[in-house]
Amino acid sequence: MQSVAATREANAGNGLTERQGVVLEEALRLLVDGGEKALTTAGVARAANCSKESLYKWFGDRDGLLSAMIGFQASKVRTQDVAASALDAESLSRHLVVFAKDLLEVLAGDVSLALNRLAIGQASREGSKLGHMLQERGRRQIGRRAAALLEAGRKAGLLAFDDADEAYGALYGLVVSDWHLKMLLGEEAGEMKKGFGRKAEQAVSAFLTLYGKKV
Amino acid sequence: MQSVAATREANAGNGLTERQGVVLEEALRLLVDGGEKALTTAGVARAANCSKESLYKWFGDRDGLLSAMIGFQASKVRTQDVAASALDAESLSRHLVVFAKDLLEVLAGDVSLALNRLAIGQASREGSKLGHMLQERGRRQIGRRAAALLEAGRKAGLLAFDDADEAYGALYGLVVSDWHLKMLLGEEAGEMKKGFGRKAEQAVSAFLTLYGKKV
DNA sequence: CCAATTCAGTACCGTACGGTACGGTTCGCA
DNA sequence: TGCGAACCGTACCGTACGGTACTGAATTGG
Repeated sequence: MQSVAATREANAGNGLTERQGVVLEEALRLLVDGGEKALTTAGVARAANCSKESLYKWFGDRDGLLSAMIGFQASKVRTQDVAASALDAESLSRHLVVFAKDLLEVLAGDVSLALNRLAIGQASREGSKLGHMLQERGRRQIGRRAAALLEAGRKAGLLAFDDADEAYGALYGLVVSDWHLKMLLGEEAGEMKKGFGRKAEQAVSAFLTLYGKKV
Repeated sequence: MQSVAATREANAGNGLTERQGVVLEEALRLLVDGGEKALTTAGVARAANCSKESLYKWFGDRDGLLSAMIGFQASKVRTQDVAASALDAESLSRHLVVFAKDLLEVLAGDVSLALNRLAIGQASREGSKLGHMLQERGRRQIGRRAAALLEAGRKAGLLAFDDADEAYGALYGLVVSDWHLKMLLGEEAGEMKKGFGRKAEQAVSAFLTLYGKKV
């Protein structure tokens, strides 16, 4: 559940009125609850108490609505950069664990899963526009946060790697493994979530074994 | 492209006639080419030169057809267990690299991507039956192959791990990272494939750093 | 107080799909 | 040769969806 403030914030950069934001919120709820099949124009109009005509005026067509939903949701996720000050081995590890847990929880989120399912389902036909959008506006954000963290670790002499992308890929893989796919395929996420903490710590420990500078 | 022999083999364990196998083959081709939207009963019937009535008689309904497609494809993938004889550090590493490359190539395969997209798209509604099926009949297979390899490595004193699942998870994550998701989202797989070899070697090297027994 | 705009609600249209029914044909078998 | 099963091709039905058009109410600006 997002706050009203977050919603209002999200509208700012997108040229969306508050009303349109509410409509997108409702559309996301429909998508989360019932999948792409449940996301019909009539359904959105009914759920949001607006007319289909308004939907088409605002978003053009159904694809425009989907794009707007992705952009809307992405604009709500703000990744705060941690200050790179005073990094020692202990705090780096802690930051990495926090990042790993955040990553797992984001990927396991209702809306994230629903949007990824939507984009994947759409990927086969026509350029996979939604896929690129999700990649660019969703993953890029969290990737930047990780890159900053890794770079800070290297600057502080705590990490050793040549290729930051390679190191990030290893971290991502160790943290996520095949959990994301399993959740996308419908595995109940409820029981998984409690293992996130342990999983994050194990992954970070392994990552530091690989890329931590030997003292 | 599968051989006719492989197709005939696949029918054996599933109670499928050869004709039905051909139909499923054609259905898979439609799915690969055009995504779920292109997989209509009329389309399958036309492509396979059979009647819709026969489709419903053989597979019950559309979901039955989807299930049959997954089962059919899964039954075509045979994972040969490598003999665990004469494992040394060199051959273990080589086997792991081969496994990693195979894994990447399977995941990047047309049919695999299409079926995963199909199951993911279906996952939101109704128990995610297809997702479980894909998980059970597809991933379980390759997981067993990996487990056998890892166990052999441990028996030979070359690997050290307590939890085999954890070790496999690390290997999988290091090998696949987020490539699978990127491909599912529609990233062009063509340019990626040439990097599989290097990627596999890097991942195995990292894995051995984590779980290889120190001599 | 009046015109202009916006929008909800609904009715409507064309299309496409899932599923069923039926006529005609082939093939195996007695 | 006659019979029945399987099956192809097609026509058909009900439904649901994307998209459009219209109407009446609310709001806004002068």
